[in-house]
Amino acid sequence: MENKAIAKAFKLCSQLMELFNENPFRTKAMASASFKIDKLPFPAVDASLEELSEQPGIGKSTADKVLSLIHNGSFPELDKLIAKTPTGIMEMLSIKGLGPKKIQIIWHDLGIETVGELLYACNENRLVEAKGFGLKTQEEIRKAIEFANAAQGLFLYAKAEKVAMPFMQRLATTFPDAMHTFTGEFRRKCEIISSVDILTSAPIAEVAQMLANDDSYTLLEQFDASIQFTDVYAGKYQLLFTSAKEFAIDLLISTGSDAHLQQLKALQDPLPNGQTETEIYQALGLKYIAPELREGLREVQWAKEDKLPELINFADLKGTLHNHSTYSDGVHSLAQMASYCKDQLGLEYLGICDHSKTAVYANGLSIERLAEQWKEIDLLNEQLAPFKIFKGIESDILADGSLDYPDEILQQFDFVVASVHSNLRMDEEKATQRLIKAIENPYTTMLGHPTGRLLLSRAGYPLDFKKVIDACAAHAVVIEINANPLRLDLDWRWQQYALEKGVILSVNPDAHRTEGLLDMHYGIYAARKGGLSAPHCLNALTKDEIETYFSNRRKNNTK
DNA sequence: GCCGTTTTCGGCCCGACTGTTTTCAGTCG
Repeated sequence: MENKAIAKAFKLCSQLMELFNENPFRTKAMASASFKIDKLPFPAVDASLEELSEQPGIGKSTADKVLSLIHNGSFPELDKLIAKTPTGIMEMLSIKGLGPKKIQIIWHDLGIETVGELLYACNENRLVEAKGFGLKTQEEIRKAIEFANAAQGLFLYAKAEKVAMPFMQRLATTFPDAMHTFTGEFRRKCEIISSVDILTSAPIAEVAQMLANDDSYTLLEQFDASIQFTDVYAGKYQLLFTSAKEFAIDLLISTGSDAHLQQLKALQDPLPNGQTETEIYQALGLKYIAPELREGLREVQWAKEDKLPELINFADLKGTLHNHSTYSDGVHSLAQMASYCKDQLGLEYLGICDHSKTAVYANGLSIERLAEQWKEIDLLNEQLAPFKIFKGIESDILADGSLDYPDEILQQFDFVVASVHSNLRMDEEKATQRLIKAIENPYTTMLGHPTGRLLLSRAGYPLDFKKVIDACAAHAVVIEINANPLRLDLDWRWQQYALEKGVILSVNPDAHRTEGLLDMHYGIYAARKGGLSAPHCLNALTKDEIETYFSNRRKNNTK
């Protein structure tokens, strides 16, 4: 069991305790244990009871519960709480804007026990009657439920990948003579997946038998040439069966989006067959189009004119910018983050961007603590040379669009990532103006996660993307592709516009621990979907090049 | 429930923002 899952269980426990009005200090202790476990720099499964209870915020009682979670999947107190909570009430806890206190009122005063009933009550204007609720709250809750409903049955790419890879492995081992490959949304590296699609030339009857013999799979539907099933994680799969002869054309047809296929069919219908996808594209008079691009934007036109971008690869990245350390809310120290980059990833540099002072919840850096961090960076840079740590900051964009430190501090950073973390519910005009003001700040090097969205969990604030991107172009501000699989923000659908305007993009992991740096893989997928090539990616610059880039930017500031 | 003593129990307690109030409670990052 991973620390994240353990932390989640404690969070749930604390929410349920609050829901049932248990001792607020015990409730709080539970919430703080959740927070602490999430931030442990080692896996809890490897720790002993003593080691766990030595951690600040974790006592003997909590350590016992952690061990129980690891060995039994739960602990008695949590089980009891869950047993007396209707499932609908549990579901409400995961809806943004609803906490234990509001749910208490919904449950006890309004007698509502399911999310469906709650949505109905919003539509009937019945929530406004409840104490502490008004029109705006009702509307926010209605929107949040609709967002959650739309997310039903969908998975983050990263989550789908976790179950898809072992299944593919198994298929390949069981049917070594057949061809198998991912296709559909998964092969296109879509940020959100409705089903993991696999094309195979294995015999359908035998594959069906393999699935039927394994309890961990549940058959949904079987047709002549396809099987749909789910696994224990509720991940949905679609197996498409074909012959070796038709493999290439079926791969091409099952990979592309509807819009992409329509554009191909406009060239020739029905599509020609071939030995490989490259051959088929050639027969259509096109260059080979990478699966990530097959979304029906402009790739077919590009392929016709031989203007397809040379898509960026993970290996093109020379460094990483926008990362956290224990100076704010990261799990690993500066030194740990740096040596991971240097030794494990073979990178030339690390940009450290801990949170700025306004982000109190994330232990944001006061000016005094900044000085401390800079001293340590200087020391590490001596020890690790030629590897370099760049002094950055993730500066909060305040409500009015200004940055978080006075100019004399801002000018001392190598680079500044400006991001919004609070006040997320602005309308489009205000939110756009706020970002533009931050972009116009001469010390802003880069705009962090532009919309603040959390995929399948929270919509971003609305933005006039054209205006924001145009402002970045005008002020030579880089836009981040936040590589966290929950964000992938800037969205790939807007990257082409940014690239046309000459905006440089940066694939940033926003890592809060060493393993988080690997999220850059997801960022690369999103960047490839957007058509990014290495020359337009900031962290594909070598250390020397980016040093020059930063110093030129700073010279321009002082003019 | 955790911590730090006052060694056996009492004190703990993000803060900004928002929407609801008419002085504050709930939620979030």
